[in-house]
Amino acid sequence: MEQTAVKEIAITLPDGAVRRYAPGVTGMEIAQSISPGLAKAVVGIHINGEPSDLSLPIEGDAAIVLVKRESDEGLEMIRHDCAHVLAEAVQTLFPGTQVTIGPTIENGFYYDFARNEPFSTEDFAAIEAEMRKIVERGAAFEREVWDRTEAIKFFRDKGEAYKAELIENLPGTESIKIYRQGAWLDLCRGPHMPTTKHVGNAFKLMKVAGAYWRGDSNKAMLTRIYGTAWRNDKELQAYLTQLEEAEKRDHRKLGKEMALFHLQEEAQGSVFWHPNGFVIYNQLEAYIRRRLSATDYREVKTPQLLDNKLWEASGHWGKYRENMFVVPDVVPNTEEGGKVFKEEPTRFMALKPMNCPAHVQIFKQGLKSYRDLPIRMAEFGCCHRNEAHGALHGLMRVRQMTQDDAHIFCTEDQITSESVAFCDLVKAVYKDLGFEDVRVVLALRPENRAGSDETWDKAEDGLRQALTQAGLAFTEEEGEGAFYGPKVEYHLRDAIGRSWQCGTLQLDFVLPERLDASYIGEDGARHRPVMLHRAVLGTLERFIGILIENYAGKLPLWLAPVQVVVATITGSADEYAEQIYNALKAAGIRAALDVRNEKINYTVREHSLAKVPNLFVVGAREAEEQTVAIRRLGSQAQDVEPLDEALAALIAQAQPPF
RNA sequence: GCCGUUUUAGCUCAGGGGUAGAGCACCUCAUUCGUAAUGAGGGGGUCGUAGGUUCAAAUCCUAUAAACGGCACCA
Repeated sequence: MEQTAVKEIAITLPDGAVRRYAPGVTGMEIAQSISPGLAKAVVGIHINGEPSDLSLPIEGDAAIVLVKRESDEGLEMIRHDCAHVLAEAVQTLFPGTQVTIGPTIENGFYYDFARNEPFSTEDFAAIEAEMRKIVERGAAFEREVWDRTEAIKFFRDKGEAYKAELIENLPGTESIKIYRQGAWLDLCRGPHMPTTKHVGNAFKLMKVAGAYWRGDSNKAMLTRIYGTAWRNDKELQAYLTQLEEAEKRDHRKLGKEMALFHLQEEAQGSVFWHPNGFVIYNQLEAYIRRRLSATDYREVKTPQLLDNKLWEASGHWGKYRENMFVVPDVVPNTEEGGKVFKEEPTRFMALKPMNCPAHVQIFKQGLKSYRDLPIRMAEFGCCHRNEAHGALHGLMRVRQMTQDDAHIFCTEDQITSESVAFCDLVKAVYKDLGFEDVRVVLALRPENRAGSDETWDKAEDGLRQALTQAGLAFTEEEGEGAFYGPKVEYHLRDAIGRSWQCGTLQLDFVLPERLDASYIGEDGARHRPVMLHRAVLGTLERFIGILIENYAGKLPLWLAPVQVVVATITGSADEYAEQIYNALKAAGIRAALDVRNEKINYTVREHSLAKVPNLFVVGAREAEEQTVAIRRLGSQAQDVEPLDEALAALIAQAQPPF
């Protein structure tokens, strides 16, 4: 065997095959050596588990995974690179614009720019055209490592203050990587695809929005451009179609079409429930009431207006005053045209923003023994919060909301069992209501917090254990808990994928202390109870909004505002139809009678569009035979059944799940 | 609250200095019909609000409100 000076390195592929190459071989060269087709398809590489560039020389033995453009990771790279292309296009067309950051997000990417004159969607056509030029040009992404001080100076001199700040804040251990694409360059961690051409054509700019630098409302407002990018045009079109479809499910749109509710200027953020919508509201409330009753909650009702002193004691006045509706406890001036109040009000009441302080007042009536615990106190509490104008959003974010709230007063030893019971309850309820895809977050101790580390350990473990026992997959988020205790959040998604917090479970060691709640323990001494704040739906408003979008308005029968319409084909069947209608009403079914002189096509269309789940159509034949022709929403089929059977079946189907 | 966009009939939208339009809905009449729009006729808007420019403003300018999309916030 001839000894050569050239050493070889061993490259292990995912299937375990080992290939030998000269040191300094690149990922792209490896791909080429395997097959030209692969070299074409590949856009990235993992070297010993680390995502990297195909152009990076590999000097020693390594295990590699080649990333194809068609893979999910490839798609991520397309989006990331597309953000760079966007930034180059913007700086080409709008000199003087500073670049900041441009990450990938679900379905796309965005890039934040600093410019005195903000962009408008009217600029999109020009920017997209420039982007296509850049992609067409196909400049290679070239990676360079720069000296930190030089990099800072470079960007400062260039007038890129934000980039310079980013570099200054990078940890000292991290090298400063620069990626060039032709004449343009950007600070970036990478990795990137081989060239801008790999981005392809399946991208589209979607919207502009303001966004604060570093997400801090005290810092400058930047202009953010959102884009979407896909592997091919078919995927892009599918995504755009899906967005259009999602818009049709928007609860605000359906709420109008189905006459469920409305909102108006004079009561912004507060819902006018119409008869149809209030059926859903009431059904949902009744369902939760049955669930609560079965799990030993007792329902209460507490005042809407409470003296400011109580809010001061609870701590809400200090922390949340700007979001509270405060009512001066003074008789207004009765003179025309004068000031609202003759004298400066000195006493204030506030509309309750939450129910807990009121519940503590009930707890505090009379002496409580450890034998009384846990006390589970529920209220469909109507709360008011003066939410920022920009935060309001249909039913999802309102100023007047009704929570399916409850507080559990218990001992520390009862935390885990109560939490487990609650998690089970949430799981059962969400399943009944059609939600399988729930995002569960365990929010852990924040920097500023009350209570000892020991207490927090216990509380966090209690919640963790509860979630595990309930069989819920969850993620933990450091520092996201409330100052008074950790919390579990249940998030549901709306039609276009926005996530909203619905259910919650929060441990609280502070409020019982502040409001001086106590019980007598086994030892005869006073002890502080722990409070568990919990809501299953969160607020009825938001939950109904999510429900509407989840079902696209086609609510399950037990929640449908109108469960069945009895419609006639000719006037000769009117009497029979009325008889059916009366029977349905008597059985507690929400029925409507339609004996208008209209063609049956018209009638079917109208009620189908109104998303009525069942149509009982009757004509002379049905009247004669004592049958009904059933047409169910979403089906063209006509199911002729004897009246008795149809009635019994509908009554059975209309039963709530609990 | 911040950035951008929007606001015309009950709803969805067109019209961009010369005095307001469509479709659907509504009302009236005719039609009594077998499973997603029967026909004809009619009524309806001081163009978000308040100022300004102009011979003339829905249209141009300024302010303001709300809604929408994000950001920040969400006890």
